[in-house]
Amino acid sequence: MELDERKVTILKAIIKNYMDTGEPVGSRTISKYIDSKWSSATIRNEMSDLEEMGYIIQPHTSAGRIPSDKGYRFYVDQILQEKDSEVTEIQELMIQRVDRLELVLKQLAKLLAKDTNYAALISGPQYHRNKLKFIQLSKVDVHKLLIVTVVEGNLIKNSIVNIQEEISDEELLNLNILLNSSLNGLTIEEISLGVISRMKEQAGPHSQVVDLVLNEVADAIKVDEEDLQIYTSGATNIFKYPELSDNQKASQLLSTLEHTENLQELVDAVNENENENGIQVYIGDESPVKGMADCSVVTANYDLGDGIRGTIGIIGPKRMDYRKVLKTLRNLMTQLDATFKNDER
Amino acid sequence: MELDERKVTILKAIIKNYMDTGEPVGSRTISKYIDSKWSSATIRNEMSDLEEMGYIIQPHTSAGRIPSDKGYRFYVDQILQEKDSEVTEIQELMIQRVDRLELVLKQLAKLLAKDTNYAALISGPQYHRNKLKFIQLSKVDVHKLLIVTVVEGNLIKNSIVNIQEEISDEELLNLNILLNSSLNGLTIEEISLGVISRMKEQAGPHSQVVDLVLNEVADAIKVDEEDLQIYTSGATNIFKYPELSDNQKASQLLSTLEHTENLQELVDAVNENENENGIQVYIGDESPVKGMADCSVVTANYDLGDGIRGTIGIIGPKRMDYRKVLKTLRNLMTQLDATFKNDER
DNA sequence: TGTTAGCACTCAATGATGTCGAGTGCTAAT
DNA sequence: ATTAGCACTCGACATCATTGAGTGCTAACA
Repeated sequence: MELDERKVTILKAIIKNYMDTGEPVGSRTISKYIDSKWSSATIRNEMSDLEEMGYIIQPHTSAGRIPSDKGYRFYVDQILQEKDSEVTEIQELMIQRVDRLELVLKQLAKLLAKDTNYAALISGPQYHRNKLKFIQLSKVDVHKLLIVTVVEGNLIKNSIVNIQEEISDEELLNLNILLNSSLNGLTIEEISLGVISRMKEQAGPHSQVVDLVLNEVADAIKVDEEDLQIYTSGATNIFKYPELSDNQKASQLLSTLEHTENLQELVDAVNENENENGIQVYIGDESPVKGMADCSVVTANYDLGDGIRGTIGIIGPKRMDYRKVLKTLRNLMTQLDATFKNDER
Repeated sequence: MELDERKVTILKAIIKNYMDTGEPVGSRTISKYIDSKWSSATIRNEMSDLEEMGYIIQPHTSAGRIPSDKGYRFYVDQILQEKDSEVTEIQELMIQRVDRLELVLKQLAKLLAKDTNYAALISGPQYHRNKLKFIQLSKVDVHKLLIVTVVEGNLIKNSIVNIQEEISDEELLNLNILLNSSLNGLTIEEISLGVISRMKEQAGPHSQVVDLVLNEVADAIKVDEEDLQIYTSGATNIFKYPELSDNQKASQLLSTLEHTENLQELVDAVNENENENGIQVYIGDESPVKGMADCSVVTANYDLGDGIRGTIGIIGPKRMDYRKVLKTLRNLMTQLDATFKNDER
């Protein structure tokens, strides 16, 4: 069977109607909806065909039809092809003083959730190519040393360690020079035992401090790799959609959202099969995360240069307003790009 | 009327029973529960009295009784008086390498939620007495300066700023000395215009940098005051308690938990009327946050010295296992104390 | 041949009705 | 003062009929 123009019209009408109401839609409704070009009987016939073709589903005999995953997929693919010429302004997205990426991301998630009325998710940046850029030791106290490390992408880490022996200012200066000249520009993998033992030799009496520093360096960089930050917001929005908010499903979905390890999978999956413009739509079972089979997930990848990349996601009911979500996300991406490219952060 | 011994026994029995089952408890149940010292009829009479006195409530005629807020209050006050001699070990609470307070707090919240099966909340530290301890400027790039500030309590902040003019290593060293000698030991309030203009004079050509630094210092310290970090965990645990998990209530409670500004109120309130051992129990309407009228909230204040203080909270149904929660919290406090006092962080 | 009107059929949702049982309050007996 | 007994209440639950939205099929029509 062929998906002729009339079938497409009807399919679209069904999907749009269902998006509004969340209720199965019947033939008469559609007949009225499309200015009665065709009677309900005709629609019925077409709907029967559409069901056979797998685009719509009947929850039970004598109920209207609702779109199937395949139906949504068709609809979304159509939207994805549209060029969005008009750029809606999301003025609120003006990002204030960007000093701490974390804060911005959290606010962004909040904003997205509020804007779309769905749940939003945003992963903190993953840093690839982790080259060490700068190290600084400072004496904060007689027995306390402050270690500051800057990694490519201007990611800063610091920690305070206790030391036994005292170090003079001069010695500290030398150590700083030694550390920077030996380590700068290297990734963790490149900091080999050879490099280390050479440094220790040169550090002389303070080789113990070198050990401490290396620990902290390795630790600082590692931490951010293994437990990626993921922020969610607007999780409770799901209560706005009856088909998601029965106790069973709500509980499952919310707990999926609460445990970041699940979202981690999502972010990973998104990163793997990236498509051209970085935006991806998962409908129902297509989602890489199990607990979201009843939802749709729209994801986008942001890239702020310097190897700072992350993922943004919107999670809502299958009947989510794809057009709006896609537009919002596209918009956000451009804004992010603009802001961060200018700022040079 | 007097709360005689028998009434107390019966009241306790009702509360305990209700805690287990979550269902209204009737006179016969109680009669069996207390080894049939009294018949159900007697119990009925006493229950009638207890209801009149306001300790228990009948949801509807011909249902059993459930404890009222006043009833819970009585029960909790009794527990609060108990000395807890035996110290249960919560081995899992061993805190691993404590490098980032944030992470520890998050994990702590998770642990609490898992342990108690209620929702847990933990506020990041509020820093009182914000004395500046140490400043360090470093050149990361030709036009990029890294500013690291350490505040009393070893709270570290950093940021990277762009500068126009170039600064030589020597000038930077002098600036560092100037900044530290002028600012160390001062609070924000003490950094007056006088101090500032004097510094600028001495900084000579680089007075502009001084401005930048001051901005960052002020900003860094301010940020943590106005938007306090609050972590929650186990919010979905509330679905385990039918009396909280109907759609209406669950939605409200979850959204209250999601919006930190609400929790902020809680933390503030807790800080205001602190009682002797720092642990407090809010039952139902007693809670300072509106959205929690159907729950009980148990809070504790932690104090890690150096002016680092915060709040921990457990949120659960009114019939929560108060004894367990109180024990867990008390335990946690001692552990925190021990860990941080030793580590000197 | 494609479209439409009409009709019988299905089935979830709704509401009325009846039964059951847990629980109470009261009274009279102990 | 305590208890046994009894009538009464009321939510929970099951049953049943009703309703109405929706379908599929067939026959008539353009």
